[in-house]
Amino acid sequence: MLSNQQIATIFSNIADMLEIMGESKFRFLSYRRASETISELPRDLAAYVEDGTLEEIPGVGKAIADKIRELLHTGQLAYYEKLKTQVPETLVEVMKVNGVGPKKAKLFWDQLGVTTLTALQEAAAAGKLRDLPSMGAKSEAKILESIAALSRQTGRFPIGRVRPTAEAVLKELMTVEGALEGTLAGSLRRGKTTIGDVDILIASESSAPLMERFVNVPRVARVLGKGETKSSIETDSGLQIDLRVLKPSQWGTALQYFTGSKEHNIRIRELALAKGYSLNESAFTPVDADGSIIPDAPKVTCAREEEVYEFLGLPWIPPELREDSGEIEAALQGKLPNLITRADIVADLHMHTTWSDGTLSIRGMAEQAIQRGHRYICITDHSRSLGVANGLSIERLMQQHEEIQQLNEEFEGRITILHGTEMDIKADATLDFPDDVLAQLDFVIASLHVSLGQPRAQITDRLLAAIHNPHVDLIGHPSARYVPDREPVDADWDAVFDAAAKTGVALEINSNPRRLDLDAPYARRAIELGIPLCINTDAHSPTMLDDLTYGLTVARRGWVTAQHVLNAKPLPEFLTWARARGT
DNA sequence: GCCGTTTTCGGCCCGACTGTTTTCAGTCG
Repeated sequence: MLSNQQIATIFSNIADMLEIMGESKFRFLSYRRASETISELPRDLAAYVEDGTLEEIPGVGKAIADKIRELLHTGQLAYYEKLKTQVPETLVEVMKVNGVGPKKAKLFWDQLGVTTLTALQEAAAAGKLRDLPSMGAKSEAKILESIAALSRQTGRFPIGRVRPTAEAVLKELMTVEGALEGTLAGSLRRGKTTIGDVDILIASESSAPLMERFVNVPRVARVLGKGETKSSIETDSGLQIDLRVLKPSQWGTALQYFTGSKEHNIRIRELALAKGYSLNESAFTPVDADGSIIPDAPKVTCAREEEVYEFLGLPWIPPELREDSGEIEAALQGKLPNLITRADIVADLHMHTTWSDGTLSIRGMAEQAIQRGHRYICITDHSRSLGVANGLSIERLMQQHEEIQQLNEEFEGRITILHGTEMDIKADATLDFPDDVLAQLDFVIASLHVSLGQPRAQITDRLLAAIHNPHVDLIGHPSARYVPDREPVDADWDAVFDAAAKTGVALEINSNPRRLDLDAPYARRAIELGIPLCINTDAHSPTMLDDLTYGLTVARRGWVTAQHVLNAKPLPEFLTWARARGT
């Protein structure tokens, strides 16, 4: 059975191949849109086929739905196979080279027979590209450099690696004389899990000093472009950063525009057109019925982003929601969710100490949690079978219980320490502690750590076994993925979520930037099914307690509000919930 | 190829930068 990701890749390839063939742009854009939507879906495509809701997925009409069904049933697509006889599929890779689009790819193929990245590299190295029409020595050198850059990096970067770098660059630029206002925009502002490149916006009346400083910040490996309003650099780790400098009077429209997403902005501009305005990054411009600019009609500029939405009759939409996944409709109906914030979080229910593989004592973690404003925490060290992490035997677990009781007396209510465990769901689907031990704990997390490559049926059985145990309160990092280097486990998520909804077991949004698990589309599906969530840090050291911000970002992208989240509840309310379980 | 409080046909967002031109096409976001 093909995965959503595999099918998304096929549609993306089809889009690229149609574009190379010079097909109508609306046709190939449809495939690209479908590809993007499919790769973000929280359920397997097969589940939509079963429900008969395939064509309710935005961007999936009859033709693409038919192709999805064919792919799921036969594992192949006749249309795609036929296309491959007309355009070499490997040209899709060639198009990934910076500066090479569909036209150039076709040019190299037609004129030189180049169909692969390697062939392109050889042709460029041999100086064969420079004599082609509209090419020159400069373009040839740029292509060679881009191919080298491609092999250095692996595509998108995890947000946890990008955000600190981006914030440092922004901070440095804001020290330049004349920098009035500055922010990170693009996918970073929207909080995506992985970031393709960084967009920095700065409002200033004079751009030259900013551009000059920008191309000389530390760790610049290459300057990709330098203009009056936009410059681009690549850092030594292969991350691209774009800086745009704009007039303060246009700050609102520009911030809205460069925050994206592209899909959200297309909808916003359609709304503007319906009101008789063309919208770009600098203003609303009055246009007539066929879209031509009306001469001498006054433009509307927005210094604040809220004004852009206000002008269209919308409330301000939080950046995390701007993916054209229902937020425009919700805004029009006044039904935007009141997204969870840091201020709503009063507890952290997943952390480790020196009892297992953490770096700090229980007392130390509690003090750190107090500094961060938490009212209660739960100590959840690993269980006995996880030897590599110094997992606790039943005896040590009981000793830990005593230490926690003593500490609670000592802290005199400044914080409440609950006793829990992060218990392994073992490879044979049994749990690492017996029920009578679990019954003595305040809070039980069950997690997958081993045998993650098992087939779908086994992984699903393990998750279901944990969910159906009455003492288990939370499934920790449910998919066990690492961003970007370990795929999620293969499970029947429909079955897992249904079971969680029926039993009332909570699911975790793990804030560790390597995990971010559940991811946002799954979190959104969880709350739609009424499944409680927990946003935890899984901290193994005090600084990791600050990763909460990443988990909150995921939650906000998943439309999560405070009422969906267990660790946003006051302690008595949380205890009522926890004690109602396990019976 | 998708989609519909104008539409089942005829629409489908916008501009900067680059390198090659000698006024613009291609690429990118």
